[in-house]
Amino acid sequence: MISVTPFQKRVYDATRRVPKGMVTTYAMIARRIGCGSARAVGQALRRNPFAPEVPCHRVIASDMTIGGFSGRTGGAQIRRKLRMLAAEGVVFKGGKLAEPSRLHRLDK
DNA sequence: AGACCCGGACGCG
DNA sequence: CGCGTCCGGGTCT
Repeated sequence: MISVTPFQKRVYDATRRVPKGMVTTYAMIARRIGCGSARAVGQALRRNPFAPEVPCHRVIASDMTIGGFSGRTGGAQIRRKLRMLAAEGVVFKGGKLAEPSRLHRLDK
């Protein structure tokens, strides 16, 4: 089994830069690392060998939706994700981010 | 080589 | 505004 790939390393690095109380989108990370596919990012986050080190729960969809978590697009996992974000001050409303200002721009 | 993935954009209804 | 479809990049089997 292969360990962390260079691509994932970039994803984790970008994700780790997201400060508490803020969130990022897959597309943003993808763009930051020079990737045209947010899916690859989500996939990398899904594996996430660095659980507490890489806050994958701080990564949401570009539509400001909660996105997915642990390989699911809905369920208890998502609820947990929302709760973690809420604990950091990030609130979701109507299944979407209440305040877009919480978006952290890794890109430039 | 083929299938699978936590998305994104586009087009249509 | 909501749903359906295709695309793209990467990893895993």
